[in-house]
Amino acid sequence: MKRSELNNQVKGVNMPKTKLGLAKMHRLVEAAEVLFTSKGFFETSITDICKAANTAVGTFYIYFNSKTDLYRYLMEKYKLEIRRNLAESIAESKSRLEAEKEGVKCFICYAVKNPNVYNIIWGSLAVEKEMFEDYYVSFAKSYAKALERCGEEIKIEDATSLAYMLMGITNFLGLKAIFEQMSEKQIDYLIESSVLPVLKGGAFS
Amino acid sequence: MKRSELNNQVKGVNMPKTKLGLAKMHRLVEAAEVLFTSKGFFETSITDICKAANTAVGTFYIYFNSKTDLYRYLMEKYKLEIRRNLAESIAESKSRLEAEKEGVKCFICYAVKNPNVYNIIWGSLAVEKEMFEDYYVSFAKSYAKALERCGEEIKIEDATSLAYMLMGITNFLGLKAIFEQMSEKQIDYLIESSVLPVLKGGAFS
DNA sequence: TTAAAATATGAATAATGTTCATATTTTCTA
DNA sequence: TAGAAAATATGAACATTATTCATATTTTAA
Repeated sequence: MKRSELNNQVKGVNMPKTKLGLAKMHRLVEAAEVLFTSKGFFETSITDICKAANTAVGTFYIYFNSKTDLYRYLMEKYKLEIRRNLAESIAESKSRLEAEKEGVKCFICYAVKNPNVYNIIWGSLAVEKEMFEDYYVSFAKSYAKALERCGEEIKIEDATSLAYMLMGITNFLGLKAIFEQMSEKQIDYLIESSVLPVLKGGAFS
Repeated sequence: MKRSELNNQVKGVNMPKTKLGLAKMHRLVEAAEVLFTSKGFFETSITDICKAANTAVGTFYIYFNSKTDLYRYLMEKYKLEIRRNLAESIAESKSRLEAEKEGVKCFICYAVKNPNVYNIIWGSLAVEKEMFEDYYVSFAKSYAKALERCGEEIKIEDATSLAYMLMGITNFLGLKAIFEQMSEKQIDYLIESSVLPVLKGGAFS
């Protein structure tokens, strides 16, 4: 993650201006990620986070105006990470279908390695639902634009609706993969045997 | 909602045994729903809920062992409500595809009328992620069983994977419908022009 | 070198979740 | 119907946790 990407952009988050500060902030963020994943956002106290990061509580508030703002920061972090991964994964694709295949695989693999993305992104509905809506409205917009650029290859009129359906398929298979702790091989098989058939020919006769 | 359905089944929730108690509990639950929707779970205090329900805080703890347990109760309530609605909506269907169509429509309409279902169900990831996993693992199981019973009509081998994909499509279109505050007509059109084409013939050529 | 800016600290304060002793109402039974 | 038992209601007291702030230390830049 390039520092500039998250610099001064997130509401309620004050980016450090020295290496020392950056290191401290990182430790806080990492501790929070671990604790949120194991205990949940509500059960994790700022004291918990600070203890785990070897930091005084006062320091926490230098970088984050509130616990919710730390949440916002994590959300932004995942958003950038996911988008960058996806962009990379589909860069070489020869067709939109191939891009979809690579994108689905990339996302599901990422999800299995970082199951807390769901905790954070979907969990935002219980923290501040505007965060959630912003996230998906903006994601769907980009996705729909990319689909529109492919014209002929797509059989559905409304690119935005298709974008939501594809996000739905990907996200829910990501859930399944997490629940079942799928390996990369299993994910490949899932895509070949279920995703591609549906995308190419539908599910019902 | 029949009282018996939620009687003594939810962990951390003590169902009242008189009309008086039932009425009080209902007021608390309704107040919580309204506040969770407008302010979010995290920002809503028990004092807020009790004020809105004209109740002393002590009374809250007669029915709910904790704020998280009230959350659990709401989740269970929506689960039963959604399943009952879905079961009703597909009862008359002549084919699985028709059942899917009715089910999708039923869910999306319900979502638009009750946008807080997402706040509660997905938001559970930030409250107690086991609640979330239980919810979807159990839902997917039922769904997959229903799909398996249809044999021929289904072109995908793994019914469970298909169940997750269908849940994904439905849930994400439900999101879109909420974001755009779709009318029933718009939902019908969405299903005819996007969902059915994908389910019958796929999205990419 | 030195002032200014950035960072670190934890005790103090404020807000909120939870408990509990006590009072009231309802239900059940003799 | 009377009276005991069970259920429900109450809000002050307590415990935990989010947040603030005055003060100290470290880093930056002139």
